[in-house]
Amino acid sequence: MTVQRDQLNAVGGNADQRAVAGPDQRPVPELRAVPEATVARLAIYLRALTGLCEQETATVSSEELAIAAGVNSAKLRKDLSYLGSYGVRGVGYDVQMLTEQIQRTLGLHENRAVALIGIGHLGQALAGYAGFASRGFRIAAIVDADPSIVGTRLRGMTVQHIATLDEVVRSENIAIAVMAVPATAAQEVCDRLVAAGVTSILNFAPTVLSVPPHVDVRKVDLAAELQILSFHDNRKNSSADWARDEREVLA
Amino acid sequence: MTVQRDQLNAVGGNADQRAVAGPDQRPVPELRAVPEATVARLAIYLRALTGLCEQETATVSSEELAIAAGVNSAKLRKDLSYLGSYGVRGVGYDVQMLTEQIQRTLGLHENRAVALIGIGHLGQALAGYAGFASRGFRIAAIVDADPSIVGTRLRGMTVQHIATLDEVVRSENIAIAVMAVPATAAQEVCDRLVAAGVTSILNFAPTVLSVPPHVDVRKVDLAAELQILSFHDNRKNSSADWARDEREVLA
DNA sequence: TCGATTTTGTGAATGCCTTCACAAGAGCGT
DNA sequence: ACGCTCTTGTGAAGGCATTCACAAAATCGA
Repeated sequence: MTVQRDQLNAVGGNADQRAVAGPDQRPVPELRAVPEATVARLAIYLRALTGLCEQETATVSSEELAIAAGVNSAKLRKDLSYLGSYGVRGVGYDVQMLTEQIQRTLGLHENRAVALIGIGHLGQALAGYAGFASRGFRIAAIVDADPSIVGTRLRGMTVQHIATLDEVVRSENIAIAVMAVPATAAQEVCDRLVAAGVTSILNFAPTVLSVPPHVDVRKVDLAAELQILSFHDNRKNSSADWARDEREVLA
Repeated sequence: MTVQRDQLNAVGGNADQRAVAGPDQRPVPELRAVPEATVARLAIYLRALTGLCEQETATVSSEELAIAAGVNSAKLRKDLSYLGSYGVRGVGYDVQMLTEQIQRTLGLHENRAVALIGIGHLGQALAGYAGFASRGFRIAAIVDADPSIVGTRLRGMTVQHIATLDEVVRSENIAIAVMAVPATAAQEVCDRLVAAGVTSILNFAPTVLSVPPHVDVRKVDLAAELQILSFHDNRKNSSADWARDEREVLA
């Protein structure tokens, strides 16, 4: 009954496995304990790189790529330095090579199979989202609990019943699941997923999920996003009001 | 042509407006420069509180609420301390009062009108998402650029053409927009929104948006979320492989 | 009234992330 | 070969966030 990790601070133990020349000779140690904040940005860099790749740019400087990704160039360089030295001083980064390196780091070398659980409005929209396929993910199973939906076809796939989850997960070798189910059903569905062997969950239900420590959960809370925007908007307006009040008082 | 803010680090000037008894007597200074990380969690606490409210709990301790929200109790107490002292030592927090206080801080005292731009699969799903209404937001306008969709009705609202954006935004007093448009159209739509007076944008298109400094952008990148999960999953498996290799070498 | 118990609010310590600033490296023209 | 220019990679510094740990407050029972 462990609690959902706050932000995937993961990075298991503080094992400090650097590229020191230890007693054995690893082929490619390749990861210098990439920080969580960096991982989140690698995905953005990858998006920017594919954009550059399409317009056939061979190399890109940290400054250019940083602008395309909307970050500071120093930050970008430090981020990339965690993957190793893939840039050339005075020239920049090779777009092709950097793309592949990031993909390898993110574990996208092979197309990853994901399961989509819950075919309400949101689930249907996610099933049709082209961005998943184009960025390394294949929806390998669509699952729901409603008997009137199970068996129907959606995007060329047959909707499976959640009771068959174990079988589906194992046969398609699925490690990642996307949950778009009602909040009331979320924990139960989550438990089933974990029992079936899923180790990573993207949760759209507005609930905190309890999972064992080896399972990662990321949540997308749409209303929370709006509330955060609302806070800033409110602050902007209060300041404006203050300024107006000041003027009126002074007048 | 300024660049999208990285994470809404906002908090405008470092004006340091504490509750010191200055020359004038503000009615309720009430905000001690709430940190960004705290704002993001306030939304979660609010969700947990409404859950408690429904089961008619009058007061709640930081420990209980922390568990319900999936965070550390010390963190929760520090977060709440930014709003002022709304707890009672030895007792806990009054659920009703705390709920109202957080809502006020987030600017949810009045129902906020939002515009939804783009009625593809995702846009339609968002239009039907009950979570918006139940958590302080009213979809006051639905907008698209496709003439064959404009004029049709969706969820009791008529889809407006994007050319009428200015009028719609002004008449409904909209400050927040949700963009669910194709990446190729995102920057143009964004510019129109800003021109119409929108100051906060929730962007579902996988693009970096350029906005003037007074506009806040938050993005939801679904594929990026999966890629982050993929990274951790990949790391888990590599470690497992390492362990296996170790055993084989030792055998 | 007083001590025992509970729980908040918060200084202080720690750790993570970002930013700065620059030495070291790579190409290029002469 | 050499100096000039460009750009990376990274120590060091600074800032922000989390966690710790405890004094201060509040209630309760005797």
